[in-house]
Amino acid sequence: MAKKRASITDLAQQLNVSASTVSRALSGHRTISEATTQRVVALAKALGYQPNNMAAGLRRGRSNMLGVVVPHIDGNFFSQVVKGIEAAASKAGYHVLICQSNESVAHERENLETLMNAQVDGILVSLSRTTREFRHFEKVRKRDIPLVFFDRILEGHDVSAVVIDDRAGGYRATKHLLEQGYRRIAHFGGPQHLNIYKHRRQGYEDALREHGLPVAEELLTICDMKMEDGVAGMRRLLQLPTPPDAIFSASDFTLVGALEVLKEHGLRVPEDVGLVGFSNELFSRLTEPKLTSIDQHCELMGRSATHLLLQTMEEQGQHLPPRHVVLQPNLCVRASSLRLAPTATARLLAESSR
Amino acid sequence: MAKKRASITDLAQQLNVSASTVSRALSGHRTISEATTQRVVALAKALGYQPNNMAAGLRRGRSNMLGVVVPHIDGNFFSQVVKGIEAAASKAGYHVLICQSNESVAHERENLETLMNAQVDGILVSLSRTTREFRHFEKVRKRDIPLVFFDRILEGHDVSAVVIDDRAGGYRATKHLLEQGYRRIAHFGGPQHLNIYKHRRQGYEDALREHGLPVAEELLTICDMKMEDGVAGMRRLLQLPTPPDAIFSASDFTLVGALEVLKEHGLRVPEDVGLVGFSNELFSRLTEPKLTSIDQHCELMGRSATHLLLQTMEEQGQHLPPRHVVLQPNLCVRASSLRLAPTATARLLAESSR
DNA sequence: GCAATCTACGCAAACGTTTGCGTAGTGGCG
DNA sequence: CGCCACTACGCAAACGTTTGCGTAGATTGC
Repeated sequence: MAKKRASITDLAQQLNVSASTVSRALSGHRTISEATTQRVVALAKALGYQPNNMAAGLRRGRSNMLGVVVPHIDGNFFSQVVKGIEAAASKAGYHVLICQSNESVAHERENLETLMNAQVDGILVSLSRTTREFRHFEKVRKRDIPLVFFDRILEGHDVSAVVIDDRAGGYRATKHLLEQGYRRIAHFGGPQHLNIYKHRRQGYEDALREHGLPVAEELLTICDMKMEDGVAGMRRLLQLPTPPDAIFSASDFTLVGALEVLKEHGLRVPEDVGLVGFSNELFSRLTEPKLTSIDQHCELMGRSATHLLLQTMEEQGQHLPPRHVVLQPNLCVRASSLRLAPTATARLLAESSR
Repeated sequence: MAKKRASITDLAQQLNVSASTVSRALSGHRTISEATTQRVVALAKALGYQPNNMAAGLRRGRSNMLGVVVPHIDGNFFSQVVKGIEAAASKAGYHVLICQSNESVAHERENLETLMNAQVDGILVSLSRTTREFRHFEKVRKRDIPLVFFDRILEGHDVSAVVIDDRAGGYRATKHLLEQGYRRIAHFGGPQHLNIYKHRRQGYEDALREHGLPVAEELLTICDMKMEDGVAGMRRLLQLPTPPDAIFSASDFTLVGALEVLKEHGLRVPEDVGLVGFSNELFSRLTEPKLTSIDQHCELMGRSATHLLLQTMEEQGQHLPPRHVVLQPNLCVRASSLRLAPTATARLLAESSR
């Protein structure tokens, strides 16, 4: 209210030049003489001039803001991704508006409205778990707002996206268990309409088949990937005539529940049952034993998605075909899946610890 | 690029009224007749009109955006707080820009610049761990941008803030341990220039004194509250002539480290050593045994802080004295601190579980 | 019947930038 | 000297809203 912030015209008056000259000087236009540029810059610094983004945005037709819709930001994955997004965006001179859908389509829809209302220049989305259709995104596309998905996407729609190779992740995880001598490997999977869970399961099945092992229906648990789902799932598995000797879970969360049940039943991990999870959550290093998990280098995903979005924004109007970026996940081997000889174990642990 | 979005003047032309009339009709001015208002609203809906926030912001001198600076958004606490902030802000028609300082003053300073550059109308801050001075905030105040701190604040500065009663939290935690019969209670504390850690420690000391127990220097560990600090701290404590029989930690993280060390040494929790943490992190329910912790109802804090900020913004210019809101924390009793009779234990657990 | 009040709307300026176009002044070239 | 190109800058419009003020026309009061 009190202090009027210095505007470009204030600078202009004090320097006896026009506003246009100041504007051009500040943006480093070469048609402005070296001398004037320096005078302008000096005064700008002296007065603590800060350009008014809204005015600039209004004039140029863009806001320099990017919108992000994620299911939630607690947990390791998305908060890291967001960090990557912020880093890349801010380097390109963009601000970031973050919305949480709380795994609800309804919220997701609202978030999109919010972001469009805020005049963002582009939107990054990772779908909520309950999103099965594309309608609310059509509106975004109709407005020609560039859109890039990451991690959780709806397949079969023509949109750019950054994903990790979930199939490879599932494959490596399962293969690792097989190499450790586990043979009856169960799988906890998430909602199969989501690409990530479907692919992780595919990788799991591919690895089994490659080793000539059957894919047993009874060893498959499709759930919501909560900790409690892991409890329930593990209980069921233990009641099977032949319980599994290992689990590859598409999330670390279920694994914590499963681990609890195993302990209740006096089963040892990794000796009796091997465990491999997905996402490399923070707490995966805190359980006893520590959980082997698939790391997705989340920050890189955030950066990649942002770069793809910025690129798409530049190519606006050309309507190029959507692009897909696929990142390779990493297996982080920890105690929960290691029952080979101690020497080999020690070596592996040393390699991948942290 | 392609579709030009409908503007207020487009509506005006199609309805043969002036832009001002449309503007007023949309904002529900009573000087506009019922009939015109309805026609305007109808057409607006038909054309999918969305007001241009930047233009409005430019004219009205505000952006309808709030800025938030937090140390990080991983972990339970801040992500929950942010959720509360978003809820309250969006209800009041504001968008939220989130910045992470990564516990670094330098970043914090940059974040503030970023937010001021983005023309936010108000700023919410929780200080980074390394912030010991106030200089970079003076700039914000000079621009008369309303500022509200939450949780981590610098004391002795005239600013509005929302905090929890950390002293009470520390007091209740320690008292609970005393009630469970523990007598030699150690404390893991964070950097004492931060209000939260200082107060938690005060509560701890108050409880001890109240029970006529000494506050032993050797039982005090001031550290950065990382998991590894808990490991180191616990190791040191176990080498004391008389090791403690319980720990009240100002963070759940250190406790996980401590727990690991205790297990290494074959000590049982809660039988040999009782543990109470702070923040009620997600993983506190995942350890074995589950950790008793102080819950801060984070979302409420986010909402309160936002309300306080919005209120401050309304009272701009009146320069009222800063206000402080103090929230009461909750003790969540779990297995790590319960060594009383099973019946009592069961009752307590049932009450506070989940 | 006329002033006063009220209703419902229009005019135009303003917010701070950006940018296409125009133009003084300068220097070079034939 | 005339012409052209070039440099360095100014003019003014435009972006889409909001809002103080002005004003037709209708209504009321006396």
